[in-house]
Formats: sequence, structure tokens, C-alpha cells
Amino acid sequence: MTDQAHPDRLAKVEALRAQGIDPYPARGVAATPIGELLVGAGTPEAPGALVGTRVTVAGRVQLLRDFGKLVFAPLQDRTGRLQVGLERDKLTEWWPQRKLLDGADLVGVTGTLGHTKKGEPTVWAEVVTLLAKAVAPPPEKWHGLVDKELRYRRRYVDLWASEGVADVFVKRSKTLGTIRKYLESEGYLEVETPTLHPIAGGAAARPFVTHHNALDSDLYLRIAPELYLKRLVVGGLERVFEISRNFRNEGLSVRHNPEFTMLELYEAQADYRRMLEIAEQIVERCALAVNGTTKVTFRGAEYDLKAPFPRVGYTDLFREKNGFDFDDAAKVKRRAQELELHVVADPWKLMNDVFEATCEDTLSGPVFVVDYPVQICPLAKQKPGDPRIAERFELYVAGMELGNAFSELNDPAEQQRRFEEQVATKDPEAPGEVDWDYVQALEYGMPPAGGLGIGIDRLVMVLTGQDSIRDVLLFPAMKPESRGSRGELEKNAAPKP
RNA sequence: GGGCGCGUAGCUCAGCCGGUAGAGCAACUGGCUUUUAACCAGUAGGUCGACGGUUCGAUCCCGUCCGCGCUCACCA
Repeated sequence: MTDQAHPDRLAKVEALRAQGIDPYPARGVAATPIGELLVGAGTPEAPGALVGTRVTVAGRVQLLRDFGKLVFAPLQDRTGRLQVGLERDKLTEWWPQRKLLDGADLVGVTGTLGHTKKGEPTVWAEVVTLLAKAVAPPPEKWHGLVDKELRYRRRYVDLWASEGVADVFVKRSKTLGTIRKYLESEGYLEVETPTLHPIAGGAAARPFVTHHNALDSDLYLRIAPELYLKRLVVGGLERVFEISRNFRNEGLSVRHNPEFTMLELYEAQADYRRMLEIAEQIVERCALAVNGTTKVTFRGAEYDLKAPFPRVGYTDLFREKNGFDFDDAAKVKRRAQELELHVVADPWKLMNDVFEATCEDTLSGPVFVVDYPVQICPLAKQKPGDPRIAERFELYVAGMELGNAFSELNDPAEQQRRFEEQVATKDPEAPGEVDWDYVQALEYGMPPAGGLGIGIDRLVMVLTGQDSIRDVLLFPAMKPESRGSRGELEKNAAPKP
């Protein structure tokens, strides 16, 4: 046991066993969800259909309000909270066990649904079944878990002890469901591609490295599913999407977690103009599904996610904010020095750094930044009539990048050339070698296609008004607990006295 | 990685100028059949994140380390 197990509660486990009661029975009870019981209870003035009937409720004991011969105990399940009334006179057989019941225990209660004198819906208990004894005490009943470290480390407590936490994850699930439903209605196929990649491609990021023993080869956890999904477009699947966990071995912040969820989709015969429409549809539909409105409040500001979103040209915005054109390398360098940016060797990366420093914060959004310099888009197709520009856009809300899309490059020779350029930079964020298999896939012919990626965690942040990505991840990345740290798990290896 | 801040009872938090610690909730004992954070009386619970230093004496001052938060950097 850990040091969370409380001696009083452990003693109660023994007392229950001594009475022949299993504190951890093998079977649960068939219970009606509390949400349905609350509807069925109605109010004292307008009683619902279930009032006076025998019902079973199962949940976690939130509180015990003990009046001696009467105990009120609100139970909570995934659908809500409903109190049970435990009366000595109706529970003569069970009553001696009353002192063995604690807050946070899981119980099933069968009884008659009704109301108290004050009008509170209540199940008046006839049978009480302990479903699982909590030997670790619950957090303080009014504040819940406040300490962020404890909240993230013990999400299994945070979810039921802190107000509104579970709701964020219900909304996250609705977001994913809405996306799946919409894309399926558009004829998309949901697919699963490898997580272990021999080459870390499809994005620029430092990868996690692992090793496969039987194949004796190093593998990378995927930084993006992009190149596999486009292979499927070559394979004729034409409209595919994947909701993919990606891994990037980089810093943590309120917008970054080393593993994060990305929606990527690819559509044959489409280009980035169609992707604009899909991105708008996804964001708007998810907002409506989750909140019933397109208006959201995020980081203290209001946003309306109603389609269509405005478009602004990357190069236009660059010129507006900096007073010169993006491809004037000398001025870019001077500007970077003015801004006290770290002046990197790659002039195009430097240009984009200047863009991010001067433009990104101004993109309150929702807004699409469209038409990027081709040099920072190694997988995107050039714009017809302007070879300096790639058909690419990014979607911004609150200065935060939510999505990224382009008309996919499908010329194998051009793709090979750009891969070789990337590899030559020796950048730790660039792939270490040319993905020849992907070049070969393009040699078989990929139809013109548009592709779109949307950061699901960030989308959920905006939809639920959470400032930090950690609050939309059930188990955000944390350092493992270790000796001397505060949340130490003291393993009780020695036999008990 | 840098800066700032935090770590005290199971939880939420006090603790002044250095003199080995308090409250509320939870727990335990007793009372109470209508509460909504029930109430009343009593009891128990602490290596003050870890290790070192200064000091007659350290929760408090100093150093190192661990963990967390915010922030900057990094992050197509």
C-alpha cells in the first residue's frame, strides 16, 4: 500500500471481512444512470414518472451527513449527483455497517425514489451494497484538488473531486465524434498508419528514438502521419483521415506537450482551397456540437468561430508589419537583429522567425494566413503562376496555430530535390535521410490532392476555454515521481507490524 | 536551458524579528430522523520536500538537489 491508504479505513476493510462482507465484490449492480433518475424524480410539485418506484443507483459517496438515525449521502456517477437517504428503521440489518461507510466509497443503493421535506430528490434506501471500499481519503470536500501537480498526477481523483474537469473531457470526446461524423459524411475513410517510423518525416521536429530488437533497427516515434497518409492517396483511397498521436522531443509549454493529437486528412482532386472549407466546417461544427454556439471565450477574449473565416496573405501581412518584402534577405537579417532574434544561418527560417515575431500575435482570429513562401513548405505545391509561393495556409485563433494545410506536392523529382535540401541542412529537426520509399510512391503517381492538419488539443482548448494544453490532456507529461520529491509514493515493502 | 515563485496534517491553507507548529474540512469517540460545505462536544494526526551549512538553537537564514507552477527561449 502507499502512504495514501488510511489506517482507519484499512481497519474498516478488515472489519467488513470479519462480518463476511467482501469490500471488493466481483459484481457490480444494475443501476439507472443518475441523470435519468433526476429526470424521473421531477420536483415535489411536478413529480416525475419514477417517483414512488423502486430504483437502483450506483456511485461514489460524495459526503455523509449523519443525523444519528438518518444519513443523507449524495452519490455521484458519470451523469450527475443524487442523494440517498439511509434510515435506521428501514435498514435494520445493514445499520451496524453504517460506521464502516466513508466518503469516496463506491456503493449501490436500491430503494424508493422520492423527495425530502425540502424537495431534494432522494432514493430512500432499502438495500445498500458496498461495491468498492476507498482506503485512500478523498480531498477536501469544498475545494477539491487545487494543487496542479496533484491534479495532473492523480487525475483519477481530480476527475470526480474537482468541478468541471470531467466536462472538459466529455467535450473533447464530442469534438472527436463530430469530426468523425463530418468526415465520414464527406466520404472519408478513417485509417491507422504506423507510429514507429524508420525516418522521422512529414514535419520538422526532433523525434523520440527507439529500437526494435528483432529487426535490430532504430525507429522513430512519428512526428506526423503525413507521408503515410499520402501513400494511401497514391494507393487510391482518395479521401483518408487519421486522428494520430504524434510525438516530438521538444519543450513543454501551455501549447506544447511531447505527445499530442493531430487530425490529418487528404483528399484527391482537391487543393488547399477545399481544405479552407473543411477546416472552417470542422471548427464551426465542433463549436456547435460542444457548446451549442459558435461564440467562445478563450484567454479572456471572445471569438466567433462561425464560418467563413477571413483570409490574409502571408507575404502581404509580412510587408504590412515589416515594411519590406519577405524575400529581401538583407532587410530580413537587419530586422531580425532589431528584434534581437537569434540569427540563424538559414535565411528562410530567419524570415519565418521574423514573421512569427511580428505577425503571429496579431492574428487573434479565427483567421487563415494563406500563400506561404515556398522555401518553408517542403511538402507543398507551388502556386500556378508564382513559383515563389506555395499553396499553403495556417489557421490561427488567439495567436495560436490551430491548423496547417496545403496543396500537396506530387512531383516526385521536385519532392526528391526538396528532401535532399532538407537533409543537407543537417538540422536536428530535419529528417536524417531522404525518404526514398515516399519518392517512389510519388513516382507511381499521386493525384492532385489537398491535405489538412488540425491540432486537436489546441482546438479543444479553444472550445472549452482552457488556457493550458495540460488541462485538455487527461495525463499531461510530467517527470516521474522520485525519492525526495513531494508526491513520493512510499512503497511499504516491509511487513506490517 | 534562463528568470521568478512555490513545497507546512489525507486535502485547503495560516505561521510576524530564528526559540522544535496552528485552523477548517476529512478521520476517530459521543449526541442528533430532513441535511444541501448540516450542526454540537471531545480525541488523534507533522522527519515543515531531501541533504548539507551558519547558529546555543533552523519550518524560518545560506547552499545544493528533487518536484511543481508561471514566464522567456526552443517549438513548420
